[in-house]
Amino acid sequence: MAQKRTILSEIRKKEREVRKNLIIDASIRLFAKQTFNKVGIRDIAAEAGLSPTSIYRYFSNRDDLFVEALWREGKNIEHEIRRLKDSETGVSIEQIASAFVDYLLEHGTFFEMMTHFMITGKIGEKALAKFNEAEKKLLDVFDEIFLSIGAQGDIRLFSHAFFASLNGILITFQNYPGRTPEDTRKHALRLASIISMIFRKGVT
Amino acid sequence: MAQKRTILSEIRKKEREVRKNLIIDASIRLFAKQTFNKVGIRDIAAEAGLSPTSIYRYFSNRDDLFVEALWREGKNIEHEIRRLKDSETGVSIEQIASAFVDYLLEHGTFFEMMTHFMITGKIGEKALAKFNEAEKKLLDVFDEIFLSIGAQGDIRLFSHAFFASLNGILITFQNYPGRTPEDTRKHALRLASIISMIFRKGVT
DNA sequence: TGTACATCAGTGAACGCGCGTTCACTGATGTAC
DNA sequence: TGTACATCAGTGAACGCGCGTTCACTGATGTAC
Repeated sequence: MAQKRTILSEIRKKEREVRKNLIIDASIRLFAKQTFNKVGIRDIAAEAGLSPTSIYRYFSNRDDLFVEALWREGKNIEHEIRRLKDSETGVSIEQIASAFVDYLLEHGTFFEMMTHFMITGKIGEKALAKFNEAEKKLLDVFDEIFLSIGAQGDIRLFSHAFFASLNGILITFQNYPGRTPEDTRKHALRLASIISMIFRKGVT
Repeated sequence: MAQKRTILSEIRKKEREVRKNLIIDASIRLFAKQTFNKVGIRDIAAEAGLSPTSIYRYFSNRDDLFVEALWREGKNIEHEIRRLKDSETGVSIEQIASAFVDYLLEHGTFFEMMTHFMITGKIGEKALAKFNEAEKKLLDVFDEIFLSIGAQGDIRLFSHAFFASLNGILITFQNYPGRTPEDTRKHALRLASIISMIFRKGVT
């Protein structure tokens, strides 16, 4: 009896998790289209095929949902960079930088949310911890790259600096006046490549 | 007659400009205390000793006021960096970077607004043009620094990269978990110094 | 010196609207005996 | 096989509140003649 009950509640829990993920999927789909502050509970509900009220069965409030979406995306980019790094030997710092910048350009709202939560600091303890875990893993990849090119000094600090620099490209030049998105992309990638070159020469 | 009228209307215009500036002063005073999205028209009006309605005699809307405040601050930092650069011969890239990062740390809301307008792109044509003028002047200072250390290559691109990197420090590490503001400041300045060093070595 | 008129800073009250969130309820499915 | 009860997803309607902005008005100061 107790056995059966456990299994059933297990299944329920999983179903619940699936539904929760569908909601996150829906919001991420919307984030790809609009700036995240414009995405409201009603929009997400419509996209997920639910009523706004139902959202609150799965998330205690709006920020909670946003943070979970952010976390999913953060994990995602970390995985992509890790996969790229491990895909072949001798992946260059330029390749990593380009892939990273490219991802952030493609997922503009993700970057926007990230900076929003980073700057306002409005993010729960638990969420922040998870998010930082992903960040650390990303920094680990950078560490490996710097090690492989024979960097001299505090490797982790180099990774911090490199990470910051790449993020900086986006905030600084994502909305440069009079540039088409294609121009912006080109410029961002050019800067990513230049920064990579400078770091490659500068850390040894 | 016509002469007198012109002079009087001149005076009126100037008085008006003064009052406008008092409102901007008031809002900047508030920005130093709270995140800019929390600063409402009513708050600014109270701080300036006016009724909310009066604000609309001087600014056509909220964004207009914010952009003017942003512009004033942007001009300010450019002036400070320029002054530092010209104060003595042989100012190092590290000194410039530290001063810049320090300013942004001290004026957190300014940086927040800057990133907000940069990322969302919600800024009028005219305001953007003015803002970019200040940015260009700042990049000019960076150009001079890179020239003075004998950089080889596209100097302007180095300045762009350097500017982006310094901005990146702020978004990335301004709200690192479990750090006191003093820790944050130290880390930001350390990264500014490391990035300066890397650029100094990397651009030649 | 007085009167009619223009200009403009300033204001209290109210509008309007978006939007996160809660209330009170329904209906389906499973459980106990 | 049937009945009473628990659990839980889902919902429409409404609340509440912040906040930018407008309306309709007052009062002071200057101008024309």
